[in-house]
Amino acid sequence: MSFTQYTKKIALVDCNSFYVSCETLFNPRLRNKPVVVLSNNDGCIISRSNEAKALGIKMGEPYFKEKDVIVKNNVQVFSSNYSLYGDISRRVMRTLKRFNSNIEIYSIDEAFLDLSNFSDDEIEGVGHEIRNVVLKWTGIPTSIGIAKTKTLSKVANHIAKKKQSGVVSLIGIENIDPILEKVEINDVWGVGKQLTKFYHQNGIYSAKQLKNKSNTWVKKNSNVLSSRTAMELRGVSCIDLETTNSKRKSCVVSRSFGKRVEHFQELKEAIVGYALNASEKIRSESLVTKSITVFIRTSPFQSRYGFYSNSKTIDFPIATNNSIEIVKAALNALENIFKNGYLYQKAGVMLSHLSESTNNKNLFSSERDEKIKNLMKSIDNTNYRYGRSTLSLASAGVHKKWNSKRQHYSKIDTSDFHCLPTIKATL
DNA sequence: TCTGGGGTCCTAGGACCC
DNA sequence: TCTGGGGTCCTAGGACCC
Repeated sequence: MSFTQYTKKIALVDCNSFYVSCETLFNPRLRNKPVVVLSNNDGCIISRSNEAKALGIKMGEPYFKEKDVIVKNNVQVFSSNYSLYGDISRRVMRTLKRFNSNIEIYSIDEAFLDLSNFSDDEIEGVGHEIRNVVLKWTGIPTSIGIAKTKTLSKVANHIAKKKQSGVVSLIGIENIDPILEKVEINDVWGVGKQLTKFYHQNGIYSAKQLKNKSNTWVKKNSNVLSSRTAMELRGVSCIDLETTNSKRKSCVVSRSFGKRVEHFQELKEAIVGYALNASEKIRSESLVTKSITVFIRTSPFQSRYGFYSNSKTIDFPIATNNSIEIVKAALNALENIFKNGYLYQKAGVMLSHLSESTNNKNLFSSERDEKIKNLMKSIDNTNYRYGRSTLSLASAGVHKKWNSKRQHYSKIDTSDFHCLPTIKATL
């Protein structure tokens, strides 16, 4: 005789090889072939199909280092196409919300779901159901791990990735030590390079060993984050689901250049572009910023040309999201740190101390403020309708010789009307 | 030749105050 | 000229995540 059990259950749904899966969706010929997607500027490999993984192509490896293997094995290569991936991601998340609205969208291809409302007996079946529906409605394959805490659901997901079924539940298992024993410490969520080193020095190599280490030891020799991880491995939930979409605290726009930039004028164009971009982003989320940081640097990999990296932060007297004001400050900062004679590889703009913009007028508000607000609104509307940077500032430049490399772009954009596929019929 | 971009959180240490 | 202890707040940098 047993009671129906309703323990706490958290599912981690993770899209398999997400960027590759998105490209494959619109190009079925890629199925079962080795495929990789590159990071911005065609720099590194950031998504691989199973066939590409089997060839030994590593995650995060620079593209040029794997080029031989890629050419030899006829691996299909794509530059990243974030507006496509973003759109597919929204479809996946919308589908997941049907199962439970208590969902934390953790990244572009991952979400935590609270499934405590399902009984222990039916939970694995629910996992399969979710997986099937997502696949059917969006075409994206997923892996699902279910457990009592976020950290354990990550572990379950890690195991699910290697299984044909794609679903692993740790709910109802009395002793999970034999499972945790096979999980290497560096595969535990929250344990990175430095912590791995530290744990190894202390004889901890598996998730099981960390789980069974005393809390006082972990807290004393590491920090609260590590002790939280250990607790979570024990099944004690310490990291809550963040289901409310809280406002972000900072906004960064930065890019590596397609080719090295030497002159102030070109750097200036880039910085103006990034500042405009960032301003538009925070406006779209009704945020204002208190300070801007501009940074520039040369390549850390080519020291023979001399390494230089610097940044400058400027505070605004009153929090703002006015493009013109932000660009002005950005250029001020850039002039402050620019040095002649270096080959710059990357630059960026960061807006921080973001807060919600209120419509309250203050002592310093004026009619001019209202006009600027309206100007920003019409710029945003125009750019939304006719494509980004239809309206820009002259200082953002037109030629942009420094723009990112994007040689393998698939040119598919499900969120852009102009990219609708055309079918040519011959009669 | 060619090495991504965008976040969050914690902590140590400095500045400042009484 | 000697010179304490404790508190808060802020920031830069590190570590982690995808």
